[in-house]
Amino acid sequence: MIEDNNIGAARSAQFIAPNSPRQASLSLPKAYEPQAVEGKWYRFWEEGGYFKPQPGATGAPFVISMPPPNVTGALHLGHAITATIEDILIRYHRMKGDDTLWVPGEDHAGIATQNVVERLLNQEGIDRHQIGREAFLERVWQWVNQYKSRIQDQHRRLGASCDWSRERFTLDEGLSKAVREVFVRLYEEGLIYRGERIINWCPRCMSALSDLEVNHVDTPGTLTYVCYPLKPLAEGEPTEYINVATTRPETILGDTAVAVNPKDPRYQDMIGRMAILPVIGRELPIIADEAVDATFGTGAVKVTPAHDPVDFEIGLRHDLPRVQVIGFDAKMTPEAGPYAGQDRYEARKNLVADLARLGLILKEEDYTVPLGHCQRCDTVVEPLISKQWFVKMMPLATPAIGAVKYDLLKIVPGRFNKVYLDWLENIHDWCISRQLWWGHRIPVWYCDNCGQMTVSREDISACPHCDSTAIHQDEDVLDTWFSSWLWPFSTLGWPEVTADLLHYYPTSVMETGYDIIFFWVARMVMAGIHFLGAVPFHTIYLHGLVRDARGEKMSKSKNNVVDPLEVMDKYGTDALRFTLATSSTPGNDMKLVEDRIVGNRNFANKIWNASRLVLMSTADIPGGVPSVYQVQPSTLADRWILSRLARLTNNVTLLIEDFQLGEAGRQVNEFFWSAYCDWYVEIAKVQMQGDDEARRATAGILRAVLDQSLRLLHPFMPFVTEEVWQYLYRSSEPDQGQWPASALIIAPWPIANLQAIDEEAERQFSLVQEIITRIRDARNQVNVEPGRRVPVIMAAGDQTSMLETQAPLIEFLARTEKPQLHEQLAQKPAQSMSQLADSVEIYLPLAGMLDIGKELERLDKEIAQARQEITRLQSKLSNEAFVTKAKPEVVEKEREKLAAQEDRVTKLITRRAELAG
RNA sequence: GGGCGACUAGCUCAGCUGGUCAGAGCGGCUGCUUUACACGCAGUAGGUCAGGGGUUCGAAUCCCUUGUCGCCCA
Repeated sequence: MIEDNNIGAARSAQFIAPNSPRQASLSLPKAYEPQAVEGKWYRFWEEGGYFKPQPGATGAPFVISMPPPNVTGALHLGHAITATIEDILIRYHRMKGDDTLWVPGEDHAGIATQNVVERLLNQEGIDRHQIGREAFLERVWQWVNQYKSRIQDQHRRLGASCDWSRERFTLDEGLSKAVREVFVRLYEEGLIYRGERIINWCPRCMSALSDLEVNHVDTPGTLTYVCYPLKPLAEGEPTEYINVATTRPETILGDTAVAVNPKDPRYQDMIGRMAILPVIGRELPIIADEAVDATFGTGAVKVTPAHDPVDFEIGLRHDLPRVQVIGFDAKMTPEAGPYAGQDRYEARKNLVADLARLGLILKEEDYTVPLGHCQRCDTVVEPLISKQWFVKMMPLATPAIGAVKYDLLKIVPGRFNKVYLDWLENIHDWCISRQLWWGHRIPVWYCDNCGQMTVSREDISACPHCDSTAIHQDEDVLDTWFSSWLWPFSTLGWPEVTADLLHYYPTSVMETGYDIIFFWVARMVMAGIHFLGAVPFHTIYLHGLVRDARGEKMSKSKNNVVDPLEVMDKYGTDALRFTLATSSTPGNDMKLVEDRIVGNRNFANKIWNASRLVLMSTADIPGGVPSVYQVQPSTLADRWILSRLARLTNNVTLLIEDFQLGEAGRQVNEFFWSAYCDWYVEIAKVQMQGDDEARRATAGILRAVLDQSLRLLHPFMPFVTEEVWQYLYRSSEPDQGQWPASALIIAPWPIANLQAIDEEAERQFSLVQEIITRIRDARNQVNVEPGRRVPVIMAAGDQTSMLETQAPLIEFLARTEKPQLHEQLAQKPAQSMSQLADSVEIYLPLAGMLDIGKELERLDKEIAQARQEITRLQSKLSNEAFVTKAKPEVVEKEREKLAAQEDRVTKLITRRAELAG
């Protein structure tokens, strides 16, 4: 046994009801009560050290770094699905005996958090600049500490079995050190540079953003055609014009050229001439540049190098001046002349009006404009020239491309390969500086004396170039993603070479939503390869987004956010988890429908009650909980359930390994409810009426199958399964030393007993099921009172002796008298309801209850159906091509089906004739 | 403009490498205080798998195409 767990095992006593096990099992409440169960087990696991890597684990390391939630608020369903899927994988591997580690943590979320706290301050009437950087950061830390613990508690509610002793925060000392190390290294390698570029500027956040932090929204706008007069070639000539089209007329004020495509025949003779900027009067050269799309507007475009990324490039090529007319506050600068000080949109309106007055507006067209919005505050961003820090991405992207191309990294589902590769192959440099206070301060110092810049791992107090102490650190902080892209290794201690880093890197699976494949996943791959020389994980598993019942994305503004805590309060954590795990397939979005959660709450209750029955009905039987390898099946039902369980175990294991968690969960659900509860447990009631040996054998199988089902289900529904499992063992095995584990959470994952797969038993049992169902159907059709036992006569052919042994089941489950079984019936029972189960004829003599007309009608319908099926099979089998080309076993199967249907029709027709007299 | 996904019973969704695949849950209908469970039990009715074309002996499943909805990138 594992050391850590002995603590847990000892502690477990206090969580179990104080009554003796047998009494306890009898006094279990009728319905499962999640509230009474979840908290105690989470504490038990956590305090017992079960979430830490188990020192005795013999398997390979299995490691997940939890995507760190932002500390801006509460967890939502996206986090819930992340935690659920990861916890399923983690619990599965832990039970498998792997050296399992799940590292939790939170993200400082620079802009988002700063915004939230700023808003708080604003409510108090305070501007952050009033209180200063230091005091502001203190306020942020207060906020963060509060929300960090809230997020931790929410993850605990979800049952996340992560190792809290290894929890990290992106602004921790260690992670900050990693960030500095990375910054300095990339700088030294020439992969970080500072430069003036066009960047996306959010005038509300007052910060630069990366390309990814801008959401483009197609917005109805106007395409305005403006006439620019040309400077006359000679005095007194009539004024010529060149017409340009723009969606942003206010930037006209910053134009420094007009450009046309060099191949555009319309403008050949204008290239090289000068246009006059209306209102301002600036002279603009007419230049030729390949970047101009001749099909857009008039084919001639205004060039505003200070306010447009494409124009910026054109400006570089043609050495154009940059005139900034819109400021960082989105108001017009003094360069905007008469419009200085006006808001950008106000200036647009005024300028267009003025141009119209001058007769320089040619026309205005409706036009859809892709407008960039700040991801965090939704303000329309402004492309502006600014001096910022950038990471040169191409050298980092190339190996990350290779990792996927050469299968070092598998993405599930595979279609995201293309998304990942397309982005990396067209990557742009990454603007990493942010004009914020909350975040990792850029480790660069500028000397006011010699003007030199110093990039350093350690804080410096004097300029290393001139020894002056007149230095100041860069005011800005780094993009939050600049710390999260290091997450898989910074959380393990990097840049220190720690035992964890050596042992647990690379991690195993990166599980997250597909919406952050660029922001985070691709960047982590780049960082992992660059700084550690190895991909940070072998598999990327991407889940879909959780939407509301109408299929819309949940958002606070739409007021359609479902709070996972409320769902858990109402239905229990297991119900929510099972719903999230089984409602979709990898990579696809899911609509969260309440009915489905209800159904899974019911499933938890079903587990509870089935277990209650097993405990009650086997309470007086010793022998503990045998494994499926120890039990001896003595009846057909025994063989059948063990066979089904073996198949199930095999399937579920393969499906989880293949990340098909939803299908895995559905299969266990189906097995447990429809096979174990609906059939085996009911049959066990019959078997438990036998002698001691039969009782012991049945109790053993009831327990073994329950035990194994609980193990298979535990990753999905950890709470109810642990609760029930503990009761199961306590009530049947008082000596905990005999238990396979101190708790289900570390009980060994079942290995399918493939020897138990028994096709004959499955075939025979399904005939018994069919017979029982047919009898029940017949009873229903003629409205036999539910309690009344009916006589039943069967002609069962070669199944007769098999069915003799199963007669008690039929009696009990179909409420019949002792069935009379014959191989053949010379004389069919008169006045009886008849049914066919496969080839077995069933007769229920129900004199007086039978409506001959209705019965004939039913038979006719069945005959018609069977004949249709025969026709279909005959035509298939008479098809030469099918018989020769299809696999022999497929053909054989079809032949068997045909024979069975023919037999059926014969019997039905005979029966009809008898009945019609 | 480029790409991706979805379209299967009234609703929400499964259906992996083409041959019992036409399924589940909810809802509907009929009947149940069957000593675990009405958060339940038994039975039952619902679909030309968005439309069209193709490949194949055989397609919900592969290919092409059209439509509707949604998403991503530019």
